[in-house]
Amino acid sequence: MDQERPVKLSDISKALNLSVSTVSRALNDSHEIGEETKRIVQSYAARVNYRPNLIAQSLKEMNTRYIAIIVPEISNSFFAEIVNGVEFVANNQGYHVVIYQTHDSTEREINIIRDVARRKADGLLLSPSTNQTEVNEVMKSIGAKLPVVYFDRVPSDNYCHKVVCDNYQAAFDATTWLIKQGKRRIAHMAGPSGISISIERLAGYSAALLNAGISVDPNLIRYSNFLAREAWDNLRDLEEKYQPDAYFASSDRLSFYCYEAVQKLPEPRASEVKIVGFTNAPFAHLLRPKLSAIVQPAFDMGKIAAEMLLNTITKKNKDIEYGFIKLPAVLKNTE
Amino acid sequence: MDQERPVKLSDISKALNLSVSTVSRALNDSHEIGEETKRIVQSYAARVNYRPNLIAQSLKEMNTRYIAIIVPEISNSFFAEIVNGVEFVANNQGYHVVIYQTHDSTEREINIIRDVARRKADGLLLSPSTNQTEVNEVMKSIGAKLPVVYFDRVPSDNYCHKVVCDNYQAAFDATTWLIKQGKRRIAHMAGPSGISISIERLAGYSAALLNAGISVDPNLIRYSNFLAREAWDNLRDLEEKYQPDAYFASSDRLSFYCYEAVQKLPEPRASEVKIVGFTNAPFAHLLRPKLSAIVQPAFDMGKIAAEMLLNTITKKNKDIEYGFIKLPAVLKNTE
DNA sequence: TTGAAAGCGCTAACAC
DNA sequence: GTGTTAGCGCTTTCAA
Repeated sequence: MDQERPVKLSDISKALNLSVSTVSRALNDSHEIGEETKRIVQSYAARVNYRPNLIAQSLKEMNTRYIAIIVPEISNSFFAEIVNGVEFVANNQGYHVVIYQTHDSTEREINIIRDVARRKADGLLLSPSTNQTEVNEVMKSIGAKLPVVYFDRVPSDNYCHKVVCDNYQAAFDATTWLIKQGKRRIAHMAGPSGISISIERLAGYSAALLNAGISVDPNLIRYSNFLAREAWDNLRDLEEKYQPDAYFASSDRLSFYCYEAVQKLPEPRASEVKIVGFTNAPFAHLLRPKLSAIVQPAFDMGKIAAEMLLNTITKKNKDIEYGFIKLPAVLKNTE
Repeated sequence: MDQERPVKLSDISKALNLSVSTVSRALNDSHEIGEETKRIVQSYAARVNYRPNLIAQSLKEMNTRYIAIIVPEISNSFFAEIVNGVEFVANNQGYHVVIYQTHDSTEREINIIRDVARRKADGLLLSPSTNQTEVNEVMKSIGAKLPVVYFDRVPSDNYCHKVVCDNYQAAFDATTWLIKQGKRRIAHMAGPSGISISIERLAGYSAALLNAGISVDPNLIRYSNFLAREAWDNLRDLEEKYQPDAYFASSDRLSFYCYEAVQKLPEPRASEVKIVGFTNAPFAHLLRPKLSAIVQPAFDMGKIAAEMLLNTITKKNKDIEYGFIKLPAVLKNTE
């Protein structure tokens, strides 16, 4: 049952009494090879199951024909859809996509970025879970030119490619909708402070409140990093001290934590408190009472990000024009 | 802003007036290099941001230090958890994990397997969405020895490594539980016929019915492949003609389709029909009425699969002992 | 303790 | 139309 050593060009060349280069060219369908020779070589190669060694090819050609995408968590539907969009575009252009996840660990993220660079991926799609300045350091230190497109969580400077959704507008709309439902004490469960999406979503939330003549109460704004405990502590504290009449949650996870916390409250609060949150979970609409959802155009974001990346990979030397694409999100399940 | 050409060993060797081999050895902390030389080389390398080219290294060493995992869909929590288990083990042993998804397309699956082989991944974890005989053909045709461990959906023969959960028992328990709830006309929404998990789950379901003196009605058993339409057609037909009083769903997706279909029925049926299904979705327990869940020990399955794979990678030439691990699943949300 | 050189599998410039 | 050869960046035997 042992599988034999993979056959390589020189095996074929020996067997057929041809030079390695002839075999290589024949297999690559080069025009400088006679039809007859091509036929012989190709059929022999097929017969012995020749498979080019992509490692060797990559070393020679200085490219690998794959791009990497690093996301915090693949099980998050938002990121899963992004990946699907990326694959859709990349595969069409003959690139493979390899997926890495950081689990929101800076250490893992840095490790992975380094690895991607050392393995000579042709490009990288990145949604940094990490402190932005740190990512910058890493990107500088990888000692190689690695085209990057950021998505979702993006750096603030303009010297990079970015794809995001309109977080400000989405947050504004969501909060405004809650206000129209008669809510006044709207809590905001925010993600980690300091990253782009948190800042923009908070801004949209605040603007909506002010716009409606409601003052922004800092007590109702809670930042949670990636640990469930923080979120739960925040939720418990809010309920004990402030009893918000609505929640605006800034991420998939926070949306569900909120929902679960509220469902555990005694009636009638459990069914009165309204929740709207960012989520792309495909089955969020099955929940009763409803979880209103801000749905991001994740698949399209992935497609666009991949297009930007492949563009910069292809026309390498051209002068770089940094792109910044912002797509609208939509509010759903508002009955 | 252009990043310079990556620095390589020969750059360092020139700058330091040492041979390439000395530099290589110094960086690899070889014992045959003087402490002083090591210090000089290492500090210089750090200063110029030297990063070894893993492509070259892989070509030379004939291994890549990464394993690939191919799953149908990363957004499926079951597979996401498996991946997490795999990463946990692999990273601890210095291996990277790259994730591919097939979207249940045979064509994509074959493409990816071929690519993994050509890129010389050190091993592969595979849950074939594909017809098993076809996978066998592909695995034979890749023309390279590629250690493989199957999980979840596995081949029937015994000449391979496999990790599964006890699908028969889980299906038996779930169906028995429904019977204990007083249900008699229990429909089974099965996955594609012919693959291991479908067969075992159907067997468990049938055994539970017979065990309770209920005959197995083929009209209540419906196979769906991966298209939503099939599932919906099956559900509509079942409701129109047979009005089951319970559903046993064989996959994550089918569980949620069932749930949604039942929720759309007029009361009191909507709240009387009970559903139990395979799902690892973390928020399934938030649904009301309940979706009872058969939860697989996905993280552990991933860990075990990775351990088996890394074992066979490491002790290469040793005689192969094929492993077959079966873990229990648990029934949850049964109030 | 260090250096020279071969070779991993492939491609392509340069001969013929 | 086909062969020779150099070289991608690295590790490692062998020699000094």
